[in-house]
Amino acid sequence: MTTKIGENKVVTRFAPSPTGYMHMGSVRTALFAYLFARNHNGKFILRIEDTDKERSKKEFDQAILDTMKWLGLDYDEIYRQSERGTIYRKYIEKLISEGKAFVSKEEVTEEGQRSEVIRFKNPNKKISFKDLIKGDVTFDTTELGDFVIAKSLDEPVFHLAVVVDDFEMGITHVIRGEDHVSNTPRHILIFEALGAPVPTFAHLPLVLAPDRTKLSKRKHGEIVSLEYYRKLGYLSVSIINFMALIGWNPGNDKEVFSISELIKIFDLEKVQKGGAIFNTEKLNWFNKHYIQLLSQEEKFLHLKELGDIPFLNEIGEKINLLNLMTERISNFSELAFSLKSGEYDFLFKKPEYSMDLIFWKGEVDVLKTKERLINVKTILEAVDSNSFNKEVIKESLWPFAEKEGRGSVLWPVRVALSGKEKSPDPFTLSEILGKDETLVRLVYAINLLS
RNA sequence: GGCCCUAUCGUCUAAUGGUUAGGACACGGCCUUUUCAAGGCUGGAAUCGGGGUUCGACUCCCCGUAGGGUCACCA
Repeated sequence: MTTKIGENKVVTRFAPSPTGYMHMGSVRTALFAYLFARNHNGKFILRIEDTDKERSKKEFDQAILDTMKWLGLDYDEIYRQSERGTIYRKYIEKLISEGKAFVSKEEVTEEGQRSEVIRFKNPNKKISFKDLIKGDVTFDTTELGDFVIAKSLDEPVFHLAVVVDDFEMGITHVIRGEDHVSNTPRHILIFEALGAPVPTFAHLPLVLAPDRTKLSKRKHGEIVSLEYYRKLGYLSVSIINFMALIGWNPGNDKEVFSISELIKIFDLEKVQKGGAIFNTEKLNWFNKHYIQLLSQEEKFLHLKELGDIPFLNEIGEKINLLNLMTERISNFSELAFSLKSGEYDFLFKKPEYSMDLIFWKGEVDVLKTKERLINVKTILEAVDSNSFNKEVIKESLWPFAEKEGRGSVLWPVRVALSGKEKSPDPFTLSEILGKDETLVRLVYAINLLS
């Protein structure tokens, strides 16, 4: 499926409707349409389908734009169906004048229902198409009846607007969710009535919730929207990499991909036929991986974005704290949470702890422990403040720790510095705290034992 | 219910007639380690069922079964 010289340029589109925040399913659809277009050196169009005036909202329109930008899915053209009324009207009139559509008088049974709509004159035939993912699909369109294509000359319905736009915009490949397969015969009928070339279809398997049903806001809540993960401090690169692997694979064991690598190797033929569950565990793994690749400055920016973080200024001044703090997080909100719950308070202020914690494995020997801490203090005092880093600190403390028993020496030191049962190692802590503060905390612990 | 689609470890998936059915996430164990992690090694874990076709089926065909999608004057 490579683009040959002289072959028409590939044109794809992503066509969301601005009726809510962007859905993970839409993200995946957008990504695949984008990757396909870029892989073929083609054009990628963003088309906002806002013909439903009741449900379309400007804020969601903006949210779509923001999301596309955040994800890095750049488009070549953008259209809004609400601005294309005259175009649709032209085609509706054409269909009516050719007898392919007609104004239909309706019996009004519900509120808001029109007494007059425009229906497509269904030729009632079998429609077959070759779907790039599903293969050959055949439908009998008889059961569709003369379906509605517009509420009035100026109010086209989805089916008409989509087909007119795909035609006018020269879309060569319609890449969309599987929930649209059953709409496809309708669309093909309209393409034919218009005398327009029928594009190639590729219906993507659905992105499923853990209960194996289509992701839906009503049923599954906020976990369906990209916004949720973005606010949690996930990186766009993680989302892209993770979503690319839902329903698609490169055909080998490689799993970590940048977007430009994806563009190079993306192929619709490797798209899965069945739906796939959106599993956050793997997203966490990807995000952890990508966080490790960030510089401390970048990490700081991500943390800052979450807003209202304790000690943000202090962290900004001692940016090297970030590598330590991001060692085990899957997303930045986990770090924000740790910070808020005081897990890292000891880095910024004197720790408070009960004396019992300082004894190694129940080795409750006040005199011994005190003596060891005094020794440690003496050793550290001798270390030059200019080379007070963890390597040097470890080197100078190690012989004593070996002699006395590592745990017996290092555990009390670590507690004296952190006041915590769990924390980074004492060498790292000393370096971060600096020589002066390290000594102050050791003295505090020594006095506690007096 | 009609129509359409799908079916490999718990999850994402590889293997397009011949593999001890591979990888990743998650999980277990071991090692390392002053703690918690990380890291290294390692283990368990799958072809929905039944018929065919074939020397040989995860792979092709049929029938079941299960799951999903869709049946708007929403997109």
